[in-house]
Amino acid sequence: MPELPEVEVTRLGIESHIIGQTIHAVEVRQPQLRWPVAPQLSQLAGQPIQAVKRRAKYLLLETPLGTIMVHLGMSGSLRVLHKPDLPGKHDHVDVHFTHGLCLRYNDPRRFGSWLWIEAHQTSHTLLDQLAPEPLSVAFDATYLQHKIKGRRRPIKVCLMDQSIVVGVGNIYANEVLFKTGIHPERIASTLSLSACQDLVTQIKRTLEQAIAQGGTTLKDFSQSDGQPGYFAQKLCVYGRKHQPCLNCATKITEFKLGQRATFMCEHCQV
DNA sequence: AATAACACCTGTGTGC
DNA sequence: TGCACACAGGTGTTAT
Repeated sequence: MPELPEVEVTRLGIESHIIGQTIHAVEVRQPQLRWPVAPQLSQLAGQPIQAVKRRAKYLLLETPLGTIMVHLGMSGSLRVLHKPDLPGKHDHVDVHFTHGLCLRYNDPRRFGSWLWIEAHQTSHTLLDQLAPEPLSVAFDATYLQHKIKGRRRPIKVCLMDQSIVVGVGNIYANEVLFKTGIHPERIASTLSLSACQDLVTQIKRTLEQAIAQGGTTLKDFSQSDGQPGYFAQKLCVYGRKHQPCLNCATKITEFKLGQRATFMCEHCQV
């Protein structure tokens, strides 16, 4: 579910509530997520949240003892509760704070994760392999072209490869390729520097707009206050099979590319 | 080394 | 109404 905008919207939503708050207890009802929930989380009583950061699609909750590393997987979401009600079926983790606040993690498909980085550890193997942030200056046309040099895979697959650029998932890959007029199956290495520049520009623009709109809510994503994101109304191709292209009215087509639903305009994307 | 397929899990929608 | 099946925002692992 959550791509970079949804994770960033979540970060923005929880940051002001939990920063400086002291953990009372971490309650784990379902430890079996993508990986077992880190056992260290049960020993965090008394630890204050010093910072709430994001790296790629990971949320990083920093404490003096170490960092909680949360990934939302396909269906995860975090909510801030001022008075926690009874947990629902897929409410797997609660972080209780000393003043009564609760950070609640819900994840029906359980593809998400709650991992732990010791304070003295520099990083984590899952973070080490990650490409630059798409919204950073390091992610530019020269970088992208260099990174896809010699790659024979379709450009859409490359855009979703977290070792090339992080944070772009299936929805935004489809959108960006439409906006740049590039066919999703275009072999990556055949793209010119100019095309790479277009991609970089549109990736940054699209992700920023989506963050500003509160992310994309298709079914179960919600912001940390329970409100949906509104970027779904701005989607040009994703989920619009058989509907008219916003540029030329040609019907949007859908097909599978690397196991993922791919939407495009056959007329506008070459 | 690069690429493709598979795995994890639950809920929902579709077609018979 | 019930059932079988396909599919869903991600990504590490395994196979080719």
